[in-house]
Amino acid sequence: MSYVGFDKKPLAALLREFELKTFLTRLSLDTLPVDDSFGLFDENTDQVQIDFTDYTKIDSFPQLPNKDLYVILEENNLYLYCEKFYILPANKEILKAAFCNSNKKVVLYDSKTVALALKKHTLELQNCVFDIMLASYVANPSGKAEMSDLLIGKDTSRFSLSDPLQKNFAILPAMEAAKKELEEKIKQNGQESLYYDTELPLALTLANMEYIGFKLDTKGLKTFSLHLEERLQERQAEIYRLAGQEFNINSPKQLGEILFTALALPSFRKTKSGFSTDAETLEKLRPYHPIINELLDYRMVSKLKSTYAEGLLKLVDQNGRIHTSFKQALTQTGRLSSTEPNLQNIPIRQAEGRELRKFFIAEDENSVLIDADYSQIELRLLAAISRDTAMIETFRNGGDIHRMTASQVFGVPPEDVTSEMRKNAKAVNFGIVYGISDFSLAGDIGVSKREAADYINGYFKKYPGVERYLKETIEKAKETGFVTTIYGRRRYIPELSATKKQLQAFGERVAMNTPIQGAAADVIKLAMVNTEKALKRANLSARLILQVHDELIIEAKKEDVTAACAILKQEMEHAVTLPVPLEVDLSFGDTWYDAHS
DNA sequence: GATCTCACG
DNA sequence: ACGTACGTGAGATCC
Repeated sequence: MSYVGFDKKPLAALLREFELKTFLTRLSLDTLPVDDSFGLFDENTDQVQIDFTDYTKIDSFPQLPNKDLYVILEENNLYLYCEKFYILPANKEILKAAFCNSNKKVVLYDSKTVALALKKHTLELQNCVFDIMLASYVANPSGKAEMSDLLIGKDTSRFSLSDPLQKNFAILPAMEAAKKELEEKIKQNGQESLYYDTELPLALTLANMEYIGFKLDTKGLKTFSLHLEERLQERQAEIYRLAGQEFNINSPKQLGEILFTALALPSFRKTKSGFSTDAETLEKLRPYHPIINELLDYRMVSKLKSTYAEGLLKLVDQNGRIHTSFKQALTQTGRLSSTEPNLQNIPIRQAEGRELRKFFIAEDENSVLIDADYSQIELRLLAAISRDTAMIETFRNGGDIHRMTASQVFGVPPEDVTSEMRKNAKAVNFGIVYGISDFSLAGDIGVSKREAADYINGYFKKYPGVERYLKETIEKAKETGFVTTIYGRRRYIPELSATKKQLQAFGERVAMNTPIQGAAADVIKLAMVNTEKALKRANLSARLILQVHDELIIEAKKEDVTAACAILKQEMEHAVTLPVPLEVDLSFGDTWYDAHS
């Protein structure tokens, strides 16, 4: 077993470097020279030079757990430890021997980053059997899971932690200890399947997705951006005219002054530092002044331009593709997060923003995008987890859940449900998933607290299993201090034992929401791993390129569309077996806009 | 760095 | 009486 520790940035630097350098290719791990000292490879002389000056203090490195291979990556060097220390320049052969040899299992901290770095040099991570970062996350998602944390509580007196190399060596035995501890914890928690069958393989799937990226129509997006700029200028001029002065529209402070002091519009809400000027507030002010329309439009266009048009264009690579970075050990619920760019919040709800999706395109004219999203996965999971018979029946019968809920709560036949009734029922369904309270529901659908409470009571009367489940979940969470999904994901909720009532209430909502949101995350993650496996086995060109919580996107050659669609739907709908069916809506097209139903 | 705003599921 | 819907990330402003 090998242990590999490193910091991300140095790794990136390392891998950039080694493409430019002359490599040490004649050495393989099996033929490394054995020596009593540290060797520094000199590419000019093609010799390993001995340098005793810096690291002689840790020459007799004491507590390495076994005599196997250790690898440390730092700055421009790859440090190998094989009974003795060697400091060698980065080298593809060495990396290959270290990471692509299935006989030599390695333990990593952040395997996705290693896999991605290797991919950039046409190598595939093949021998990772344990990822300490992911193990720590599965055991407890609230930890920051920094590699340096591994050193906490460890005897590091022999090392100078300000020295990157010594710090890395100090981390090796700490990794060994952490692995042992986490292995045990995962076993005790009943999280072995979640960890070994889902999270660990998912890291490699995510590395592939990040590596492939999503093709953008950069030319079209630039044109779009110019149009937005024109529109922004028009709105700005009109806003200045209506305000009677120029000011910074992007400053909530200045805007508040204009609206509520200069124009003396009524103010309904305040923030910590002044007037509230968010869209909800402005919406109420619409009847009072024509400037409001302009402001709302300005805000929307400004968002589209700076966050999306410009934000995305900054990040396209030479091939016109953007590569998001998925964070697999961040959220408290088990979801992924997506950054630089965030591809999980590309506009869709409003027509103007949705246009952006026309610039997310397939590789070429012989390719298409396939988009598949789960229909109501959270409510289906709620039905399954709570075992509520009425809700299970609704889903088994394939009905419209919001309509059925409205029908049952308001006591009318499904065909007599009005759009208002359905809307309110939908809000209640959301409320249940988020951790319901009459106050919040009242605010959301604009009824009195009492009426909201009536809706909730009606809901629980029709779905008594749900009420019982939510109650029991909170109770158990208060006893144990945590909640779990049916697949073993766990979240500790210290807020439940807080003295402040507000914090406690938050803890209760979290206790209600996390098993549902988390189970949905578990399901789609497993579906991703299985989909990738199935696509590979079928030898298709299709490849996963994006996940948006309940949605997966594949890019495929046109000739493979039918087969890829079938695999995607099959793997998503049957990733798990539940008392309710999981349904997936699937469509494809040349752009993300077209591929979304 | 905190705050506000707004994009998504 | 109190007063928050759950989970995220990014850009702009301002201290």
